[in-house]
Amino acid sequence: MEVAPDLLGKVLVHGKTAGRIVEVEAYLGEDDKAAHASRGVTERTRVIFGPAGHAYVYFIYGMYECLNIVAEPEGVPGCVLIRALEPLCGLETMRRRRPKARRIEELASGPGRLTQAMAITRRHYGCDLTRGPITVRELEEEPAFEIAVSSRVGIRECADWPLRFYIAGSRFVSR
DNA sequence: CAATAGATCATCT
DNA sequence: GATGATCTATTGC
Repeated sequence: MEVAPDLLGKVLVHGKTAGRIVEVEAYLGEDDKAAHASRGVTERTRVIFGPAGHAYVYFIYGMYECLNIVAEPEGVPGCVLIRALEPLCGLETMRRRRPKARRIEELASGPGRLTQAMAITRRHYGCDLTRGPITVRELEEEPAFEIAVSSRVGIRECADWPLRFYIAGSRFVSR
């Protein structure tokens, strides 16, 4: 969970589209009842127990998928949910994928939205994010920003744990 | 503007 | 068979 804030400001790249990570949420497992991994290893959650740096993509509510990054070494459950992205490259492509988004801030400001904008699907389940096709890059010049912490959103159990990190003042953070 | 319902299916009980 | 780490459209003040 220590690495969750480090992901802020990094860039997620997939093909011609890229976006800066502005909002994340940490999920631990074990004691974290809200995490998918808390009920032990299953066919769906087995990547979370694997080595860090891999993608955990899951399908939810029949129409949306969410992108996670495994954050703990093999054997230890832990992942980081990417909640919001600031679109950088391939804006036209992203706009085409999400016709409903009128403003740029709406292209990827939400877990389900960013996967649509970046065309991420369950096909990328278990992908190595250091080798592609999806990669996470570090910026040379990271603009200065403040990291804010708050409670998590969209869950019932342990919803008040302070595990949600985002860039303070960013217009691209979800509501 | 705030609240709520509906869409829709993989995964787990 | 129930439920969910969501988003959008619609209804109600």
